[in-house]
Amino acid sequence: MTRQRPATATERPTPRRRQADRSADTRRRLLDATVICLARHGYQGASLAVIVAEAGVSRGAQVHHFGSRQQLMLEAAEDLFRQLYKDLGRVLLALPDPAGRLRQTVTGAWDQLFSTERFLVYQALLTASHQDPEMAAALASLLVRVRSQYEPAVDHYFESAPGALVKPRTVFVQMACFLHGLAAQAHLAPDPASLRHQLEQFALLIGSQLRVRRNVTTRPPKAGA
Amino acid sequence: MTRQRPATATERPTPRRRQADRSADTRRRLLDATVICLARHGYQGASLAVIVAEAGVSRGAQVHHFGSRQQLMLEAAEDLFRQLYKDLGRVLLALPDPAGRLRQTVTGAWDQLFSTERFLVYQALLTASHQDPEMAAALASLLVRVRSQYEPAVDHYFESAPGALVKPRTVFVQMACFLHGLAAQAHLAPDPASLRHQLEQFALLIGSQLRVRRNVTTRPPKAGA
DNA sequence: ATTTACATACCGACCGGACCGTATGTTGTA
DNA sequence: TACAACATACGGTCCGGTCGGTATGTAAAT
Repeated sequence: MTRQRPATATERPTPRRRQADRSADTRRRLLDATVICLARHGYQGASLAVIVAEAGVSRGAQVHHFGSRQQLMLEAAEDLFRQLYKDLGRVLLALPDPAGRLRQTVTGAWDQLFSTERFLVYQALLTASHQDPEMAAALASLLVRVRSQYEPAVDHYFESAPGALVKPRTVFVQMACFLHGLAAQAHLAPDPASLRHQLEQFALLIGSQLRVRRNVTTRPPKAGA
Repeated sequence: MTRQRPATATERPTPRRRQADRSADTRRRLLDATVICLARHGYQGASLAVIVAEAGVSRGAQVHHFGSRQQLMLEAAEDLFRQLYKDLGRVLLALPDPAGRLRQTVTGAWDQLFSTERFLVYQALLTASHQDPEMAAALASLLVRVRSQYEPAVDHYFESAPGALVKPRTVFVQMACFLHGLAAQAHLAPDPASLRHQLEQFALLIGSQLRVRRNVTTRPPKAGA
């Protein structure tokens, strides 16, 4: 439909970018900057002024692409979860050796997800959602999508231990809650080593309820996005 | 406005009660209002204007007693934990029948602590502490005091199950993290029944690691305040 | 291929409001 | 009177939304 416009160096010192490219680039800058500023300054601290400064664009660009601050935040949340899908997929697809798979799943989830900057952002949005029903609804729907992604993988990799009282899926929900609680207060603990210890102890705890499926070396089924 | 003061018959030669009472009352109103507003509007939303309105006092009273907003928040945090001591004590001293003691400890901690308004306040202060080192230090020191209160009670009531891999104290830290994580996202879950289910499942999970001490009917040792 | 008309992308100044801290005035207690 | 407790007014700052204006890209008409 739209014809390519190759510009020679003599004709165009700066190759003319198509509008769609400019637009996408600016949107990306703003979304990335928003996530960065949320992690750095929290929800209220991430004012439009500091966001556009971080993004290197003007206020006008922001209002053009996102209208209101809330809109920007909502789309940043969506973008955050999009990145989170990828990280979560990495953890689930890591496929470590069956012996320490459980322990490595716990520590992997911690290292790749809960100890990251992204969790700080999620936490900031989560607390903001207490005063913002729209944000709450957005996060809730994003959460169920995440859940539907990792639950098949859980069934794929793990099964109940003999005599177990809790189903693997439930155990993983408990793990998520545990990691969340741990991460939420991690910055208050002066001792990073005790965190590691807690992780390993928790792996032992849930190890009583589930075990790694023996002969699974294939990747888990991919949930539709 | 409702300030009736029946003069006691014992009028001391140093009856400076009146003045001190007024002062203490105003302080209390402000601290209570601060906690209420933190729960209702979050950290940023709890502006001095709405706090003094809730307390029914003037801006001047606030500045007289607490000076800055940060000071008020710090003292409110301390006051919050003082109330939390009492609630925590109630949970620990509930002394339910040994059969379901574990389950009731979990659900009790949820009902009395993590599902309450007070947890919301704690969460608000916790996120604020990311941008406020002074608040972080205050919360950290308050947390170790809480920890030192409940840990003796844990040793008093519970012991390791045979073949357990995780110590009771560690299990309780894990429980706190789990409950924290559960509470943090509770407002996004549309289903309150599944929360109850999660609690009971978690009680089963940690039940594999610890058991109730048989013949304990005395109260736990009281940690020094 | 120009020209023309329109749409998109972007800019920055301005405004009303909210906020906190301070400074000053007033009331009640000792 | 002297001082603590409390009330009110002011000032400077920051924030988010609005808005007029400009530049650039795109597509239709000529």
